[in-house]
Amino acid sequence: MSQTELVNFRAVLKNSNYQITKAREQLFTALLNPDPQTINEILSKSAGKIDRVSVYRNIELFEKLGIVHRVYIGWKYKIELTDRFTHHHHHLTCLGCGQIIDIADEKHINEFIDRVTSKYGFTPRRHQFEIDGYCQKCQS
Amino acid sequence: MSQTELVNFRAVLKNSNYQITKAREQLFTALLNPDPQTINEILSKSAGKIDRVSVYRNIELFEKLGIVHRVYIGWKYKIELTDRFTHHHHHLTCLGCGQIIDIADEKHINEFIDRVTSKYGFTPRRHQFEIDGYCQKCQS
DNA sequence: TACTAAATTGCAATTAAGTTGCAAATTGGC
DNA sequence: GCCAATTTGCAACTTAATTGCAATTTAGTA
Repeated sequence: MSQTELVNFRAVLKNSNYQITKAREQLFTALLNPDPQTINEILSKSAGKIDRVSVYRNIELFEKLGIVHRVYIGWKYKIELTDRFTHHHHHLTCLGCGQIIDIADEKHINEFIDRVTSKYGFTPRRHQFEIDGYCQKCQS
Repeated sequence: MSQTELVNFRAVLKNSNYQITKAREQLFTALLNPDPQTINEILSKSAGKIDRVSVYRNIELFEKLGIVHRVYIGWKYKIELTDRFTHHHHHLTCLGCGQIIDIADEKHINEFIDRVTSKYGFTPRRHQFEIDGYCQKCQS
């Protein structure tokens, strides 16, 4: 991985007066690749390295600092880095084989968001768009 | 409430050879109004009427039969009746006051879904679109 | 580099959420 | 109303998440 994200990550902690610790860097590294992960995936990935409790506590902190957010992909909660660290995708999830396809169509999504939020004087921060159904192979 | 939904509900059970029971009708009634609910909301609503275990078991059954589905509104899991019984909405959730605004813009959403799914030969079954941010009152 | 206060971690214990097995009760066809 | 099959609710259990607190780590200062 490029070190850029880690440097950026340290800066975010520092700017908000939080310490740069082994546990936090470990967790951030686990989140960096490859895809959004469930808490359990993160826990087993960091087994023996960070305590379960620190994982929970730091995910909460990272959320507060805008480093990660919770998303709902493949009809499960997952933790994903925010746009600052990764590119935010939308997904097609196959109900047959579980395959998750990333879709990128920001232009239309952004138009949509602008239209509905301005109607209500709402300032958007985050969004997510998920579709599920059956992929080409799993037609049923 | 109109009795139509309840009649419809009974038909779905019957058609799939499941029994029409007090617990199931109770649960369905709890789900009918007014909005999607978390499992906990459902449990406290039906306290003393249906056992926790039956709630879990029947929600699973209802999902299988296409009576309800899980949605992710206000950044929590909730149980919602499917379009057959209610109108499926999309939401703006305010990070300040927690207010949830329903948005209806199916035309554009459906165009979007058609475009991205046909590109991948995907047959859509369900979708959900959530935006959060700050409402007019909670600008920050 | 060593020292110190404050922040953070990890352990143990606890609470909350969800699941399983099984006997008792309910349902629906006759 | 009777009976087989389904469903319910209790108790026990497993898994997920949270809390309190002593021990450790961090970061600033000398």
